[in-house]
Amino acid sequence: MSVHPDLPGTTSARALNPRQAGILEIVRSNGTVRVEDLARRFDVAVQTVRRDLTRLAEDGLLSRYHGGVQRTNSTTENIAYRQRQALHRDAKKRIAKAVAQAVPNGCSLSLNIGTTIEAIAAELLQHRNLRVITNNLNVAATLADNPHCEVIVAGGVVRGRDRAIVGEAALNFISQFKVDIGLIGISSIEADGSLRDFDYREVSVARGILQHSRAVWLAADHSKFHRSAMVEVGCLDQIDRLFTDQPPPSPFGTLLSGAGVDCVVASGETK
Amino acid sequence: MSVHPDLPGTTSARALNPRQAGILEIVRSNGTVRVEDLARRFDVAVQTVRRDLTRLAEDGLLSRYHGGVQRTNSTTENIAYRQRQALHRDAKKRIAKAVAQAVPNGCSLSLNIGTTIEAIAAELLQHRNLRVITNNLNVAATLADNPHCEVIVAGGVVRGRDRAIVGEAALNFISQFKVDIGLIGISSIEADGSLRDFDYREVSVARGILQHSRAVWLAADHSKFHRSAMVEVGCLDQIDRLFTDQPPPSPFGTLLSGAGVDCVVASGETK
DNA sequence: TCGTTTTTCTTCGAATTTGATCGATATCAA
DNA sequence: TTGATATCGATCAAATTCGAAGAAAAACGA
Repeated sequence: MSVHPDLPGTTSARALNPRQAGILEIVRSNGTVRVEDLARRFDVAVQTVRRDLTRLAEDGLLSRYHGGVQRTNSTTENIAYRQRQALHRDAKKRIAKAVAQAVPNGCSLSLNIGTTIEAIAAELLQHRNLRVITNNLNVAATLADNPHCEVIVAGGVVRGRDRAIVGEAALNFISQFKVDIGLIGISSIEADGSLRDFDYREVSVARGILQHSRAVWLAADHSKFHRSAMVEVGCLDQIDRLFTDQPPPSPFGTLLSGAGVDCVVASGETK
Repeated sequence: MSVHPDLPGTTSARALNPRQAGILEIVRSNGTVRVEDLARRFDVAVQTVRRDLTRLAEDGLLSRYHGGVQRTNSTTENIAYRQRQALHRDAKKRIAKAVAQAVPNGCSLSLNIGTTIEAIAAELLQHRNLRVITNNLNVAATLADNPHCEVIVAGGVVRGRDRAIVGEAALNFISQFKVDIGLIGISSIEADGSLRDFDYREVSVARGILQHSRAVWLAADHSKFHRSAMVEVGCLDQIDRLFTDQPPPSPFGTLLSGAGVDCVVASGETK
């Protein structure tokens, strides 16, 4: 089913040649090396080293930067996630403020994963008497700072990349509750009205939220329209409100009204 | 199939080069740095440093002010920050190092709450093939950064004060597993050999760990001896090893040996 | 030995990084 | 408020690095 990237030393379909193994060794011990140094060290052309590096980087065994390569550490993965946090930050903040304004005090919520959802959690810190269920450790940590908010976190395996809890245990946990508002983020909204995500394990959690919420709100910035992802979460019919930052491009305007979705556009400057 | 610019995996964002990583390092440890200092330190033009800072700030990794940059306090950073406070105490760090040294690669662990336990989690970042079950969001967030570690977090209500998950749901969740080593922190060890804590909800989780571990290790600095707390967790008989920072005061020495507890004292200098 | 496949080297245009200059903006003291 | 000083971002040219394509070399099997 899933193919694990092989551990160094174990043989696999595509084995590393001695030079590539040596490069890995050097990078692991040194932390960073320049391409030119590697070429001198192994007495080959820079281009040859480059080819090795391209392959090693594709396999995720090291990461490159202009001029050299670097050990892949967990922080690079983490940083990649933070970079995504920074992407369309203003848009996300505007959306988050709009959502927070629409959430009344004293209600129960489900929040799933995604950077937009995390931004929403930060905007809910001033609300009172909320009850929040989430499978996102960042959301839980943020809202734990709100003393007027009961935070319930789903149990299960933690995905290191974004600190989400995915898998069957999380789904079972969430299914125990029925909340007033289910707030979900999504990776893609396609022109046929389908909502999609990349990780099927997370999708099952999102589906659970769809089923166990009296109302479902979708938070998605403009970049999500017309993107494509693999796994289907549901379709626009199941959504009650959509919060976004720009008027949806064609054909989503008619699609949304046809599905009875109340579309909230949080545009303009929030300063 | 069209490739979109910001799909995960096709991000044009490259890894940080060593200088940028170094800048981050300095900012993280110092708190604030001036642009000019950075330029001198890395022996490049101020403009070059500025470019790096622009990018790092765009990625949300630090924030700028006129003349320099400073650490950001994002939500994820918040978790790490609180942990740093815990790490700061020498005794806990010594204990944590001793525990980490005793934990073999490839085993399964249960960790409960407490700042000492959080310090231990930080020391386990270099271990490989661990499987960790915890009811502490800080522990989960820390160990999620270790790609060779599967983190399983218990579900339930989050206690805002220390981001622990307490209550029946957490207990039920933990009871599903049987681990090699149960690592628990404790509030008090009394002269009659009883282990006690303050919050009965947390106590039930600790009891669950006691029951579902093949070996139980207790981590407690010297301040825990002779303190008193209300709720009984268990007694020294159930403990296999005790990690502490000073030789236990009387009468605990005889009490421990009588209960068959292997006592590890991590005193003096760690280096 | 020959033909095929894989690996390596060379060349060249494109992309990235770097340092310098310059006008705009922010900070601070008077 | 004004003016002196420092910092900032934008822009440009030089240097470096990158990837692609094709030729040369080496490894391989029959």
